[in-house]
Amino acid sequence: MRADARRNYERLLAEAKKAFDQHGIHTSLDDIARQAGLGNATLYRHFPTRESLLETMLRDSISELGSTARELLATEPTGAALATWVRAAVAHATTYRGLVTMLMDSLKDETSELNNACTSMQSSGQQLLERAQRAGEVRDDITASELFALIAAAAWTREHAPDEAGQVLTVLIDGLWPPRL
Amino acid sequence: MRADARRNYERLLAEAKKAFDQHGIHTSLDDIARQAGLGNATLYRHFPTRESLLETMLRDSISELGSTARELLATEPTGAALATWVRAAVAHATTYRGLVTMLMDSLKDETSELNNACTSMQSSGQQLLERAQRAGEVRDDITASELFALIAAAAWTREHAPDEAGQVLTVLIDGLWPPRL
DNA sequence: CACCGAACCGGGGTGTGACCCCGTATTCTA
DNA sequence: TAGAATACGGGGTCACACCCCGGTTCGGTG
Repeated sequence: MRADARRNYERLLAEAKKAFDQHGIHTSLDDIARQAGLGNATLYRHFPTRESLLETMLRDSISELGSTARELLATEPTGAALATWVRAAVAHATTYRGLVTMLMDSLKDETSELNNACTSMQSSGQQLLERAQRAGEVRDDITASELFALIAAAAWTREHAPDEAGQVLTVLIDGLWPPRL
Repeated sequence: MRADARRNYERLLAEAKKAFDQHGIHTSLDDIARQAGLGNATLYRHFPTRESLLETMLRDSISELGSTARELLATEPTGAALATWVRAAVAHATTYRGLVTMLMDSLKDETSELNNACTSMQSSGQQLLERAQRAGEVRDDITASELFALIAAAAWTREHAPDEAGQVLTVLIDGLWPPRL
């Protein structure tokens, strides 16, 4: 990669982060390029789609979520481990306004650059979920993809109803316990 | 209202319904007008915003949801009444793709034409919720607006992860029961 | 160190959608 | 049936996503 290309790439990522933080993931891409002092074509050359830009920005924290899952699996008791990881996952999915929706949609879209990010997140949780189910602490009629949907629902609530989101997450986690007869 | 105006108004509503059914609430407004054989200005004159168009289209079914709540309150046992109404509310909020999000956002936006629709939906559920809480069938650390957020979360899931939505709603409803010690 | 090809860049171009403006057409009333 | 009130149409602006291509910069080579 040529030195100028690398420099511009970094600048774009930095500006994109600012813009997404402030305006959510639907911010104008042309604006990001403008703020970086570059033409929009440069942005589109490095990141052909909005998804590919996001994928790059999220790659680190996604894999971190994977490591967290592995650590929790090794060190924490079953129930607490799952709950902790779910909260971390919700926090991750609310990194930028609008992100959850895009993540959820890319899960069904093989062609999306974010598809891998989603499936890897989903399988990170799977280990924790299955262990908790074997221990009888979590109802066993739940699959990994349903757990992911629950996390997404909580994240979406945090975006659109922040005041109610805490309680929603609580209800949702309590619902994970095996149902009473 | 002049006869031609009334006729066009009806046509617009009919086309809007088709378009929203097919493409969700973010369909092109100009297209709706075109399909109705009218200029876009006519549409904007009758419905200055997308929200006002939706408000008109939803008014009937919203008030129907209110009557349903009153009926259930009179005829059904506490727990079942709440559960039934929640399912009806979720169904209503998924009438068109994208609707839940707009409803949720208008709840915090006094100026939105949909604001009334939301608050009225919320208070329809409140009676049922409080009765179930008095009967000890539902945890009492839940407010009406939190119930509304739960319904919205379920509706959003139905839009973005239809396969998982059923189970998510189940988990969510089970979480409404008073938590175990 | 000057050259050259490959890699990279910028800004203007197209298409689409929201929303407005104003000259023209239609409807109601008397 | 005429004139006033009301309503209509379609072209115009603006903002954004995304593409295209002539020009520029880099960095390896003789």
